[in-house]
Amino acid sequence: MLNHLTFDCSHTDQYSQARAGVIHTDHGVIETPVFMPVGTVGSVKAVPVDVLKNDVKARIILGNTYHLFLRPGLEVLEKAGGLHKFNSFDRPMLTDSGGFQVFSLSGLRKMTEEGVRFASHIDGHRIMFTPENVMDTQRSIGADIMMAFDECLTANADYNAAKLSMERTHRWLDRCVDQYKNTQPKYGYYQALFPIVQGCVFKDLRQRSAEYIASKEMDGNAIGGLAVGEPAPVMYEMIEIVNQILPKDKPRYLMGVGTPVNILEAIERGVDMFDCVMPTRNGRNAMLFTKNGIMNMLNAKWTDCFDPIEEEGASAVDTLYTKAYLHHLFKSQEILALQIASQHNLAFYLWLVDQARIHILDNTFTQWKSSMIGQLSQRL
RNA sequence: GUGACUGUAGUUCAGUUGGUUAGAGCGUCAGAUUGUGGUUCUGAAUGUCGUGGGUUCGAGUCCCACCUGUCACC
Repeated sequence: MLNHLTFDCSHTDQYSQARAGVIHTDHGVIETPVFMPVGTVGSVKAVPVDVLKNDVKARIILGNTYHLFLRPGLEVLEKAGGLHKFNSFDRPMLTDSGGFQVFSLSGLRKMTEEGVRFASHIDGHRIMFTPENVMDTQRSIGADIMMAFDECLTANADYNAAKLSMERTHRWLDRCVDQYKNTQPKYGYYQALFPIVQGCVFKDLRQRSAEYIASKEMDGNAIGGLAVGEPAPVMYEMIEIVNQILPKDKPRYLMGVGTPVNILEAIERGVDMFDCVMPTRNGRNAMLFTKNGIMNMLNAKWTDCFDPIEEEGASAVDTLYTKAYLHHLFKSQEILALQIASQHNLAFYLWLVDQARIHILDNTFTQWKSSMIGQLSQRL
């Protein structure tokens, strides 16, 4: 068992802040930059674990504390021996703390200094989340990387609200760290804790938050509260400000981002880890990401296009099926459509970050990135 | 053959005592989606109101004929 999660930043790009590295966990290594598929309730929607490992080549996936706490619940997860045993994904796993649900389920919760009281979105029963019990819950789920319990605001919050919220996130972080240090891993492998930078779109708040988060000297650091409505250039600016402060020798995780272009821009600014529902959720809504641009498989123009989904794509489904067939499956609302689209999109995202890694190691990242960005946003 | 009922968007149907530019759901065609509900949201296109006459300032609506479909009865 490791006594720390470690990060070897093996190479930094000559012309930008982009880095290629390796994160070591007790469930294996994670080469970075990395994209982490989101598996909220312990399942990456519509993608079986063997496909996730062998075709998508997922190196680490996410689970969600709030959702897993409600279902199946901690008793089942502990009896199973943790989420890895429960869902048979034996590679590293990260859990989001439920902080984002404070934001996304804003109609169903009430916040106090103590924590957040939720009404379960399943049956309405009341549950209290505190920094302390969120740490305990993530221990029980068995995450290799646990996230601090934070508060995420929308981009249109005013300065004062953002400041108060950030300060509360910092106080909650202190409580998270205390609880973390006073508890032990549940299943015989090391569990890291990543704190989260907040501060909305205000430079000085972002700086203060990054300094505070860095001072906790945890194994890795996260940037939260972005891609919540602000323009992309503002997000990039916040990333630059924060990454000047967050330590270079630890992984940096940009939470909830994003589009393929967002990810390349953030890699260039020194981010190592990403997660986003976009490849899976938009995939289920017929949107496919490819290296040549975006496709809406519901568009009538695919009706009789018998070309492969993507020439030289990253997934086996890309040449196994045609665009016309996938279009038909979406029109017919067949479950297979969701599986194919999710598998394709995730394989593409993992291919993209892998290419980024290769080009960083080659010192050709910046030129490769600018040529990719032109293609990625095209609409096919 | 006789009688009753019926006919409005691709479809299922609203449409007030006759009153501005005939509407809705679904479907179709597009767009959005960033620490996940297969959700949700936004926009657009589409009508010989079965056909032809009549009454009226004005008809999807009232009257007549014909056509169509369904049902019932000889």
